Formats: sequence, structure tokens, C-alpha cells
Amino acid sequence: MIRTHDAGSLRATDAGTTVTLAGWVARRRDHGGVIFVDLRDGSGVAQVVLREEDAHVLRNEYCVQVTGEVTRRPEGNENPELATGEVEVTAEELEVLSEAAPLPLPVDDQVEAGDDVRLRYRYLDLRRSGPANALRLRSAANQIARTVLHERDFLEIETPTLTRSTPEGARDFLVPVRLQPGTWYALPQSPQLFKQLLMVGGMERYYQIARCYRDEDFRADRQPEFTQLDIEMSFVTEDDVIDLGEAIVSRLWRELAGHQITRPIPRITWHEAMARYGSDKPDLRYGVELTELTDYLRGTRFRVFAGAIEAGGYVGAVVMPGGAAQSRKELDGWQDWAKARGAKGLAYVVLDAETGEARGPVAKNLSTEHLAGLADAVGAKPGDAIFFAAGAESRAAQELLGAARVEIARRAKLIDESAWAFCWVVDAPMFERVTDGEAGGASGWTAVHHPFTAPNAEWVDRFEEAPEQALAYAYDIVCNGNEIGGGSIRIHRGDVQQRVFDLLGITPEQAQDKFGFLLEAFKYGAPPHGGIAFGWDRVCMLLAGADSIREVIAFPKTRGGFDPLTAAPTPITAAQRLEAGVDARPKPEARAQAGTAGPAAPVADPT
RNA sequence: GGUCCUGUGGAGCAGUUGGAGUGCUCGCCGCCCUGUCAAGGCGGAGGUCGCGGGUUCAAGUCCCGUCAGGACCGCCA
Repeated sequence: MIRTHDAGSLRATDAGTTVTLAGWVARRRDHGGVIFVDLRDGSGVAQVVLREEDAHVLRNEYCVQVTGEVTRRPEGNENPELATGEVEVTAEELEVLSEAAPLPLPVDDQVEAGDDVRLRYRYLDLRRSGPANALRLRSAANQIARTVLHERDFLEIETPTLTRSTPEGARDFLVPVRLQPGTWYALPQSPQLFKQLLMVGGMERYYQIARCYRDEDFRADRQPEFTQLDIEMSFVTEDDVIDLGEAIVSRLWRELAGHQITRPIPRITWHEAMARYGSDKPDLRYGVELTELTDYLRGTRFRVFAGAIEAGGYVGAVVMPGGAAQSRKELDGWQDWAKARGAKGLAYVVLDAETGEARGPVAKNLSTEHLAGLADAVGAKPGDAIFFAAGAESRAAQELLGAARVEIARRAKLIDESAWAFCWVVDAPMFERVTDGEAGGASGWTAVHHPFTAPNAEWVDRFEEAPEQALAYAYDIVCNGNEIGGGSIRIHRGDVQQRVFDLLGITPEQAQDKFGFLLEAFKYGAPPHGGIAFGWDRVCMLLAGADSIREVIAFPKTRGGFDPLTAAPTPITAAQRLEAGVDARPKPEARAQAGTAGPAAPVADPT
């Protein structure tokens, strides 16, 4: 090392030692005869005192090496703000290791720069303490997860990133295969099938910090490539996986957030979560629960509600504490808010703060009796506002109220930002009805989780009887309204798997074509198994207190899938295009079992 | 694919009902300065107001389109 000490480590006890430091000029204060430089390295900052003429050339972010004696600062010149504030290094030698051009992005913790500039100069951004600490935290999180898992005899095993599509339902990223022109690899959306094969292979306890790829639109908590802490275990029940998940999460939060999670983490069924919070990832930092009014309002003459009730649907409400104080404009704003998410509107009633009298457009449509008992029915007080949602589809109405609940909490400032509220959402439904608009409204079933999720003991023999009610051994862990992980016990019996495929409308031929290798593996003594995958970027984002996963990714992409630093993606040359076989037609016959098929002749046919 | 917000020297922001010269802080360049720590003082350079079109006597400001960044819906666990 060309340094003897870390700048941030110097203390009063080091006084008298001669040290060599290497790092960056974080800030300089040039007094003419004496120059103070804050020298920053990975460990922190120390003040260097320079009296040499040639020190005047120093500029921000010059990379320098300094040798000198550590001395206590003169009486009264200590800086209690700095860990190293009691001492300074009086430079005897200064070497400029490399100069820095004027900075396009100030390396300054005070300045908030725009995302495009930060990402374009991410290496400068990372010199700032916030972004640097976010990556350090992520490294620590990785370490903690590995420790917990190795303590429990897990094996870290890597799986391919050039593979075929796994059935997660998102769009695949595709990679042309030069050796088999016209054929394509898919980047894995998750290592799902491989980890199940590892269980068949007797690995019993697998984990991987796995990069996953999904070609869908971005969000603050979504990137096209992202990371999962992926785990699978053999011979386990749902409780075993949940217990492991809690062990990991509680260790992470204890060591990185200073928060002791109370275990067991509460569990709520999926149906209860939808009924009480209108969400399958409820934020439990605040109350504001939904109330179902389907029975209460039965017989109402208000068409919107009556229609939903007669259709066997749902009417419900959520209360905004103090919401009656909102202006007409604010209340109208809720209508726009609801329309923006595809609802027709958001009916409401406000309760007069003095008299408790119900007012508002909807109040006129409700009978005196319904109005009289309304406040009690939904738990509202004078001065509150009550929002309603109704629909033939219970879930859509509940989700609208659930979204309103989140918005209410935000507008009414009901969220304790320092709180951590965890829960498991269990007993998720197996199937969801899908209507294929293009196929003339034909309806079928799709797997809520994925098609290898096991029905629970109650439903395993009869999920076909009422697919919409069948429950799975599937569980999600939720933190402050964010789904941070999810998993399931998998199907390991061929007959059950076949019945699930039948219900999903997957023909044996299709099943064979898409994941025949997994089904074949299951013929040879597949152990019962299950697992979980944590959305590692989200976990780290929450631990870092960030509001986007971009903050915990070293080199993230912008919303358009663009990397401002490397300017990827780029067009390819005609030669690359030809060689990659992008336009080649695959050989007509389906590729036989692996092994004997030679490389196909290149059928370059650029169109 | 849809809705919304933002775009003004290198960075962060201001710019009123359209009205003369687009302003501030930081940074940058030069000079001064021996105890600062967001050092200070004096002077200076640097701007196609994202881009294109339109309305107008006049556009940073209003309208249309487009590009880029962001938030959300759709999509995606």
C-alpha cells in the first residue's frame, strides 16, 4: 500500500506518528501562507496542513499522497464535527497522484443533482457519502445473509444466466446464439426451475444472490436487471421457510437498521389482507382499515351500490380522519385521483364536524336509516370523510379502497416514518380468472404465483372444484407496504402437477415443450421442497432509507432502459448482426434431446 | 400504450398578468490572504432558456409537436 494509515482512522493517540495518506482533496481552504485540505479516502476525512508553495495548485478531487506528522490541533481549533477533528497532519511531502478536471458533478453531500447527471458520472456520485454508504450497506447485507444461511448449512450455488425462459409471466430478454443461428437464449427471470432441479439433485439447501432479468416497464422499485436472494430447501413445510425468512430479516434489521423485529412476525391471510387493507401487501404502520358494507347497504336505492350488491359484488368504505375539513377542490381531486387509476370515481360522504350530519353528493342518495347508522358502521367520527367503492368484482373495489387508504395515510400524515411494520401474507389463492379479450372473452385460469406452487392440504385433492377459492402454500413477506420476498412450497408429485396444468389449460405437449426437463426430473424421486426469494434491491433500499432501488445499485439504468454512463444499449454493426444470427431462421425440426445434434448450418437471411 | 411533474451557464435553483439588460448560490479562472473547517476579500469568464413549429408588435413565460429525466396507471411478483 502506498499509504500507512486510513485518513478517517486518525485519533489523538496517533499524535507524534509520521503517516502517509492517500486520497482525494475533498475541500481546500487556501489562506495564502497556509492551506488546509480535507483529505478523503474510503475511511473518512482528515485535515492536512500544507505550507508548501506547490500546494496552491491543488484543486477539488485531485488524487494525492501526503506524508507528515500527526499532531494535535492547536488549542481551540479542534473540530468536534469530525471523527478526526482533534488532530491534523502537517504535510512534509505532497505528491499529486493525478489531477482532476473541473467537475461536472460536485462531490458534495449538500448538493442534490438530477438522476441523469448522477448516473452519467456515477463514479463521482459514488464519492459522496450517501451513495457510497448505500453500497457499503448492501455489501454488509449480502454478508449477513450469507452468514445466516451458512450457519444453517446452505450451499451457495450459481445457476446459468444463458438459459431458456422460466414461467414467471414477464417478457424475456433474448440473446441470439451464434452457434445455433436462429435460436435464442433467454436470460432468467429467476432461477426458479434450476433451484428445483438442485433439490431433485439432493443439494437440499440452496441459496444464491442471483441476478434476474425481466423485460417490463420500470418503476422506482423495478429495474430490468435486479437481484434476488434466492433460497430453496428440501423436506420442509411452509413454517420452516417462514422461520428461515424471519431469521434473515431480523438479523438484517437488527444489524443494519438497529431495529429488533418482534418474532414471530404476524401472519395475515391473503383474504383478510384484501378485506381489511385492500392490498396483498398491506402497510401496517397505520390503521385506516376498510369496512365492508355489502350487507349494511343491502336494499339501498342508490344505483351504484345496488348494482354491485345485486351482482354479488362488494361495497366498502374507508374513513379519512378529519377528511371533512377538505375543500370542495380537494374532494374533487379525489375523483381525479380515482379516475387516474381506472375507477369511475370515488363516492364520498363527509360528516359535519359539529353535528355529525352526513353531507355530500352521495348522502342525498342514501336513506335516512342508512345514513343514521353509517358512522358507527364504518367507525367514523364527526369531521371525518368516508370514501366508498363498489363493484361486481370485489377485488377491484377493495384494491381501489386499499389505494385510497394509502393515499389517505399520506395526505393525513398518518405514517410514522421511523416505524417498521412487517407481516407475512399467507394462504394466497392458487388461481386467478383471466379473460382473454382477444379470444372473444374466453375465460380461463392463471397461476397467481407460478404453476409449480402447491395447493395446501385442504385443497390438494379438490382444487378443481372451486379454483377461485383454492389456496396455496404461498407466502409473501411485507415491510411497510413493500413486498420484499415471496415463495411457496412446490408441487413434487407428478399427478398434482398434471392436474394444475390441466386447469391452467396447459396441454401435455406445451408442458413438455416449456419445462419437460423439470417434469422428467420429478419422475426420479423428487423431494418435497419449497423456498423463498427476497427482492434484494428492495430490501437494501428499505434498509438504506432510500426511495428508489437505483440508490442501492452500483450502475443503474434510467427509466428508458438507458445507461447514461456507458450509453448502452447501442446499435450493432451489420457484421455483428450477421454473425449473431439475429435474422437467421431456425432449423425447421425441433431440436432433439441434448447431446447429438450438431450445430445447425448458418441460414443467414437478413431481411 | 396512458396520465402527471420537471427541463434556464459546469451543479442546484429564481424568473410576476407575455414587455427593455435572464438573476441568485456553489463551482471555475486571476489576484490578495498564516488557523480555516460550507474559510474570507476583490476582479473575471461562462447561457442555442432541451429541440422544432405556431400565436403576438413582443415568448424563458402562451399553444402544438418532439426529445430527455422522474412519479403513477397498464404491464410486471
